[in-house]
Amino acid sequence: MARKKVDITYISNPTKRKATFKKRKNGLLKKVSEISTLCATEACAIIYSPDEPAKPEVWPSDQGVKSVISSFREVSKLEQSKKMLCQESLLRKNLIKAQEQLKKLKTENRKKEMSLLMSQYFTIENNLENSNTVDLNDNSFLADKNLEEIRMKIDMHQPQEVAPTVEKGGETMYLGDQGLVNYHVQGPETNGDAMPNL
Amino acid sequence: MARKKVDITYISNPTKRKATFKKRKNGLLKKVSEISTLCATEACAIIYSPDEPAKPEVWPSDQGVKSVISSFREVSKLEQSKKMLCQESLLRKNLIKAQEQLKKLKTENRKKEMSLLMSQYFTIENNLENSNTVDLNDNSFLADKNLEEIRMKIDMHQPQEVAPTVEKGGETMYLGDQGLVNYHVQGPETNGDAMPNL
DNA sequence: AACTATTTATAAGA
DNA sequence: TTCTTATAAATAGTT
Repeated sequence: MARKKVDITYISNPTKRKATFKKRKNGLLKKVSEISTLCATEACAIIYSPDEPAKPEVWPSDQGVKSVISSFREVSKLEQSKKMLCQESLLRKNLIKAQEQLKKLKTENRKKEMSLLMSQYFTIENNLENSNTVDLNDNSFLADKNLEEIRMKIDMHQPQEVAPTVEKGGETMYLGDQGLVNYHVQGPETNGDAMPNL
Repeated sequence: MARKKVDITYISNPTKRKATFKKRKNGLLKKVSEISTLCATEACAIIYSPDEPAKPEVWPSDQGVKSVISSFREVSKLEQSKKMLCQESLLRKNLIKAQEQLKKLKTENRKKEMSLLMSQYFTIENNLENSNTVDLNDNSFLADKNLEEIRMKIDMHQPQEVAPTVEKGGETMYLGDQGLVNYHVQGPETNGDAMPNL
């Protein structure tokens, strides 16, 4: 802009371009500084030197730039926070899903264990000495008949030596295909609550 | 810078300040535009109007500014990524901790159930009709004597109707204080593996 | 907002 | 390179 009017197009001559960059960069940063002082307004400039892509020239300072940037980010925060909310609720949903799935799996597993143990018990009690074939369905009536009796017995002489931390109280749960029985052991939600929050 | 040399200090007169801001802001953005074109360099400017704090003037555009900003952030990315790594590894540690804790709790619970069920079994088998007091330690020899027999029986006539998904195969585990027995049910790690990744 | 007297920025040359 | 300087551009005060 002196000696000759230049039109604003890319300077292909590298020497010229470099010189112009240096001069104009300084002028620009000076202008930013001036408007900031004169009008007490936040302003910043970032200029990448073509020769040093890793170190952009900035005004007023790295920290100042960051401050202005963070203010600028506030403006476009709406979209961001929307996206973040989406992500967060997605994570929350996944977490709840996982916890439910886990609870289900634990209940499932417990059912299997119960069924097997009960079938063992009835198998032993009825057939251990006599037979090699057992129809476990035939034992289901025994469950209904005997389990309340068992529960009362267990309540009376709590086996401290074997299961010292098992708590008193009845717990209703499914026992495989044998139907609903009253079973005396801590419920699945004890474990569920014990899972730590992540 | 015309008609009179001005010194660069805050313009207290609001009218004057506003006028100066407008003029210099336009000049500044033009300069940014020019250096970008002339030198093919990334540059941006952000200026907050004192009157409209919510809408900073920018060059080349909101999107362009964001692009330059993101490039700028690359430079100070080291600290950030360090921090993020710290957070991530912390989360990972917490997750592993939680999973271990959960596994422990499940094993613990299984032990309690086993103990109780086994004590029920022995209580019933030995004392149901005769006595109100039981010393369960007296039954421990029965466990060692009978459980292998029980396991074999169960293996022979797998109770499909009652526990259809229980898999074959022995699983060694502790059974309360009664010692090591071979118990036929799927192991705790089946549940552990089934827990979804969060 | 438009004008214009000046200052400032800077392109080309030394 | 940096310095110089002629000239373009920006802009302070005015209208």
